[in-house]
Amino acid sequence: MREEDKPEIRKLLLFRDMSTENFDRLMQAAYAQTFPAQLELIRQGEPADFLHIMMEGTVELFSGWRDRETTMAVVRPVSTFILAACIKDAPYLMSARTVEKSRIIMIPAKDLRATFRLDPEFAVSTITELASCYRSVVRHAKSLKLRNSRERVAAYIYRQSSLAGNAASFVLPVEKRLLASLLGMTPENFSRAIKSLQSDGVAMDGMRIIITNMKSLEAVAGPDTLIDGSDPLSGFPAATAPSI
Amino acid sequence: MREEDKPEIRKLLLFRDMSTENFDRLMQAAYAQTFPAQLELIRQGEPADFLHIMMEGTVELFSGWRDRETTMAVVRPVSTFILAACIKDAPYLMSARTVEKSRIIMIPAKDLRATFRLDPEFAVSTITELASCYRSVVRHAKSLKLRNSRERVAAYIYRQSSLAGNAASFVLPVEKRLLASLLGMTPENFSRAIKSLQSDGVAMDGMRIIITNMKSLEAVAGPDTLIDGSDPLSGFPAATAPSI
DNA sequence: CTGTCTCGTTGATGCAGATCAAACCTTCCG
DNA sequence: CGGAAGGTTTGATCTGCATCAACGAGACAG
Repeated sequence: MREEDKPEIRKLLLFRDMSTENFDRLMQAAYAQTFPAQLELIRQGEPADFLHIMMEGTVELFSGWRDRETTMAVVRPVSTFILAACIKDAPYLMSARTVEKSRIIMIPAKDLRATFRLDPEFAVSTITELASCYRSVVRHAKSLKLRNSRERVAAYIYRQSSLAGNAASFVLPVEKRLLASLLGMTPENFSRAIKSLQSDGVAMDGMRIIITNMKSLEAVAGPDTLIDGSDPLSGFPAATAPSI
Repeated sequence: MREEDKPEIRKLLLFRDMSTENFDRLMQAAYAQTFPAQLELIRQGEPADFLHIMMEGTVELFSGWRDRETTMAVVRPVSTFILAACIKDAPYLMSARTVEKSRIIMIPAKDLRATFRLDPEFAVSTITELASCYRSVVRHAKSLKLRNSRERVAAYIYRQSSLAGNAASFVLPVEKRLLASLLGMTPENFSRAIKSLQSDGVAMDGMRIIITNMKSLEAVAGPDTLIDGSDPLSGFPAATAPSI
């Protein structure tokens, strides 16, 4: 891995508080790799051998059952993914594939487990990180169970705008079909949902969303910090959080 | 709290490995309380002040948005709940109410946080517990997104049977409307789903489920350890896990 | 420039599941 | 006992969303 990656990783909440000695040893065991787009990095069910750190690019976490597939999360730099499986030394519950060319650093799970037994600060950071991940999935599940698809789309748009500093306009960070899957609907339905939101202050031009009436959108979205909020996941302030 | 509770709690994975000294101190700060049925113990959005430990009874974790409500989990003895909110010192994402009269032990969140900073073994246990909780919610979300309601009901029945040692018959542990909400459907739809499973080896008599054709049920349920499995959540072997 | 490919949109149709309403059944309590 | 209250089931109806099919628009290679 590159030497200039280390300070970036060190900034992550997960690695910020551990001793320099332990951090360096962990980094020594790690290695970086660059993957092309559409490559399956992880297959659900396989043993979890590595903690992954996104340095550049985009990765989709998804799950399959029978012939169906759904997006569980989209990961952007700089953040880690599939921490829990590594900790439990259990099979991955989700698969991962690159959405675009991505550079990823991989840390052997056993080094990780050894380190939080050695370094109490790292243990505390791991606890905090896991609690955040847990709460993030709970929010996802709440959104799915409590809102219909139109409301989920509205809430998504409202949230993205908030994250961009209440911007009246922003560009969707990933393909619409991927967003649709993340939000638990078909691409067709996503398309129709946005169209139906025209009457509630949302316009679209290609990948760009334009909010023409924030109050109206807010009324549909019904934003709720207990669903749409985010605990700081990776040590970034909320305004720059890498969430999709 | 009762003296005889302590060994029960000590058996939990979360508390098993910590030092006796720290365990005793934590227990000293704790207190037990008995609540009647249908009492709201926790309201979502409020600050998380206590880790709760179920000793007797049943508690429903649920969430609301606007005028809607959904069950997120059902907790049975002996296990802890809302660990993550306590750790993050953040607002509860879920509410909790007793389903029946319940005895619950409450540990101040700040003592908890202080303890895993002091006791590395407790920190490691907390990490493992949180990772399990995380994976449990991921499974819940996967089931919701990947299966239709008939399949979720079938998978639920198949799983309960497995947990009871592949029993051909078992009694539903909670009200049907609660189960329906947990499985993400209306009570009416739950009722119809079971009825439609008659042709696939499921019969019902009041609260008792009778599996008349395990192979057939299995074919519908499509059980998958990456959705229906459970990492040991509370240190009980899978066969006696307190899951609902 | 022109075919090909993938993504996105639109329309038509079908179905799963919600909603509404009523009957039934149990539990509980005066 | 009797009657109220809540849970469950059933039927009728409605609708949100999926599915299927077709078409348009960029992106890209030849």
